Amino acid sequence: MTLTDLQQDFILHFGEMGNRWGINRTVGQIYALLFLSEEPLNAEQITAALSISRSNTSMGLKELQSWNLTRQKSRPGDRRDYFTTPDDLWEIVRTLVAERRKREIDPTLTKLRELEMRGPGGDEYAEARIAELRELIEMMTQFHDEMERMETERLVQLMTMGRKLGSLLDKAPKMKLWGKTTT
Amino acid sequence: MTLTDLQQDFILHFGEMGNRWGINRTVGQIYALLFLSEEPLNAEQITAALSISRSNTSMGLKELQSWNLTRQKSRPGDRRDYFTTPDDLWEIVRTLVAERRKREIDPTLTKLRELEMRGPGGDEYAEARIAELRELIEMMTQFHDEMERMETERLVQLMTMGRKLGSLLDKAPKMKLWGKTTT
DNA sequence: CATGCGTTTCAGAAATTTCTGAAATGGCCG
DNA sequence: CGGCCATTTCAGAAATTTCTGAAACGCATG
Repeated sequence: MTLTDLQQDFILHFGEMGNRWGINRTVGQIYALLFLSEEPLNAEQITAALSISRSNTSMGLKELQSWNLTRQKSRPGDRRDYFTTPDDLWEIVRTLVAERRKREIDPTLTKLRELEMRGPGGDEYAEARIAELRELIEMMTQFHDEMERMETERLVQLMTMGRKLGSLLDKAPKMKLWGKTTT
Repeated sequence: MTLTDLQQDFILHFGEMGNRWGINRTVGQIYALLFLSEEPLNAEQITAALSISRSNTSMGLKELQSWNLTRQKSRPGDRRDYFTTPDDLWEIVRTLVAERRKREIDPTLTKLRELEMRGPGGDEYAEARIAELRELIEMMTQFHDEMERMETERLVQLMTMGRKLGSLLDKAPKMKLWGKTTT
């Protein structure tokens, strides 16, 4: 398994960025490798390509799977597992956003609700601030739920609309788009 | 400086979440403390409230400032600095998103462009994949630019619209909202 | 039910990040 | 200038995360 310069650079970059993205270097590299590879790869190939230990590959793949970022294929007459990333980049983005939400937002939302359940305890400012934060997060997660339901094509539309968004909102009320939203 | 139970819990939670958010525990705690505090606090108060070292506080505050997440006030006749978080939660969200983009997305976009500049090198699949990824990221950052330009009120509108988003897009074309977007 | 092949687990080593105390810095005031 | 107060810097200590090699596991096959 030899990598082209292009692959090398891309993979190293993703390794470094891994840190900032809350995954570790190896996981980032494995992902990058799979992303650029037309053919699915097995663990041995990944190990060789990245010069890491076999066990590290195993852990990395496990991590990626827990993020739902890889697909697993098996080949007839070969009992090794082969891994790829989804072809549709939007699917990847959706997965990423969903997982980050699950890890970074949802636990906080739960915690905030829990804190609110305790009822008034004298610290009115803090209590108000917490309630406000909880409401904001709820609003955003609801929005996210909606976005998640949209298909790729729709999302691209929305994105492409770009600077028309503002004026769109102007017209929205006239179009009777304002339904009640559960809060 | 004594913390209520509520504050304690909230602060500890943010400390733990800090990891997942790419900031360290202390920074998360400092932020949480400031967030819940009606009055601005100085470094000494933070140090005491969180039982950490003075220098750790200093580093944490510096980090928060590099994220644009705190405001600094000075008091007449007192040369210590006092810190708060913005009142407007949307401002906080905007800052957070903008900073994360700066740290997590922009460097990758630059790298991808750089890789593309090298021109064809034989690995067509990888090159296509990279181009595709670059386009996707560009589209998303452009969308983000638009969102960033919107005021709080508009954003809340957009969010609140929730499940009407899909049908909104149905009508959009009829409204001649489709301008050219540079790609 | 033993063998072979591939994967996972796990304890400790290595690397990295975070935190601290001590010293350095900066600037205001008498 | 020299003392004072507040903050920052920084080298090393402490804590945490990541990585490895060895052993354990799982399972299809002869």
